[in-house]
Amino acid sequence: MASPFSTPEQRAEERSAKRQAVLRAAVRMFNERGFNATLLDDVAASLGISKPTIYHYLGNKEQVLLECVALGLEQFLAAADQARRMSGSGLDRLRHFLRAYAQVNMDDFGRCVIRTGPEALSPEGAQSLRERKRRIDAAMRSFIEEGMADGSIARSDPKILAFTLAGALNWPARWHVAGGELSAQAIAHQMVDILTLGLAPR
Amino acid sequence: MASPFSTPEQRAEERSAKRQAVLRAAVRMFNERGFNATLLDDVAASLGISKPTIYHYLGNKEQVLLECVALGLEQFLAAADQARRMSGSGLDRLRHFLRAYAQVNMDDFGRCVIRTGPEALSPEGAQSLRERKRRIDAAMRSFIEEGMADGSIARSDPKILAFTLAGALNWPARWHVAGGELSAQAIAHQMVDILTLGLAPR
DNA sequence: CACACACTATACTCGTAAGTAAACTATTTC
DNA sequence: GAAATAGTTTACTTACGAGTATAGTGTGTG
Repeated sequence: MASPFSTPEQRAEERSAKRQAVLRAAVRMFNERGFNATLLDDVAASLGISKPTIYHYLGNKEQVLLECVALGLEQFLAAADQARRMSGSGLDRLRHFLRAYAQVNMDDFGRCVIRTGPEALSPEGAQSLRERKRRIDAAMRSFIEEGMADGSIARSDPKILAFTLAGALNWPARWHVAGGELSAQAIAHQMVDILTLGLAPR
Repeated sequence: MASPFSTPEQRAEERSAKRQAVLRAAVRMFNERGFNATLLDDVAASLGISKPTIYHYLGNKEQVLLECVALGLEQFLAAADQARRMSGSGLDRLRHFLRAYAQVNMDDFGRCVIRTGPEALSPEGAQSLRERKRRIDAAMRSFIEEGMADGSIARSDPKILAFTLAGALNWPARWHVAGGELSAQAIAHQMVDILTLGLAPR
């Protein structure tokens, strides 16, 4: 039945798939070498195409990065939404969120969010990134404050607490390599246990 | 008594002071804008001198960075040595080390150590940096293992624990700005309390 | 069949920033 | 006071890599 002629839908899909492939290849290289050290020529070469083809799908190098970051941010926000819909104490929901947060940090696009500082971006890009990162931070803080209110979390400065937790869970974005001994899930669980239970023997 | 003619010692000292000043100015700019985005021309301008003067004191841009990193690394290693000489349980010594570690991360040179990834460096530079960072990680782990042995720290994977603690305390290198509301010391204390005591109300 | 349009490549432009050559000044040494 | 030395500048070279002009190829559309 398959005709050699493709329908408009098929063509649109194919185009989108190619675009995605460019982003995947780019984000891997950004994570490995850093944004500045990554040549769009190399990204193209890794896909067996040439640089102008990338420009056919994306406006410029910064936009490539911005799209990657956007995909990662979506995952973080999805994690927050999911935790928000959970039942349980503030601490329960926080723990759930933290585990998901940690795992996103070990995904190609998620880690790109953490590794992308404002230095690499234009002022406008940096601005929009900062705003969207704030939303994630705000979500984290809302779980913390909820837990302090319902008594499941000890009172302390919520801002410092949020930075401490985020910092610990962001770090795998810098050292974790896919296919290591431990799965991302296992690492996430252990880290969250350490953070919520402390170091004292129990 | 002061003669307008300087002794060889004075001149050597002056030269060293100028070198230091270059490193200070450079590290500040590296931390603010990132290594790649920092122009040696701008570093020079911030000191009221010109780029070739920097080259008179330092070999090239990478060496400027490497010297800054070396100064930061010394501080981390000094923190480890000091904690090693302390008495008390493994947990006591770990807490002491963590507080010092956190504070170094809010110092100009210390934060440069954390912010400098291998991407920015030549293969040789990256190699030597990795090795020296390992020594700090090893020190952290030795305190952890000591604490697990003497029963002051709950048993878990020391590697994951070390990464979790380091990650949390490294994070201020990315967000802390000198002269904020809280002092570096206050932040360090609060973070270490959170990490060692956990989130449960007490 | 002709024309438009999507996609891709080759071969270029051009700005930028690291690093250098050459010269100039002041100070110390013989 | 001549010669060496340290410190500094202005003005240059050069490499690299982002982005583009142009053209070619194939696939649907009047």
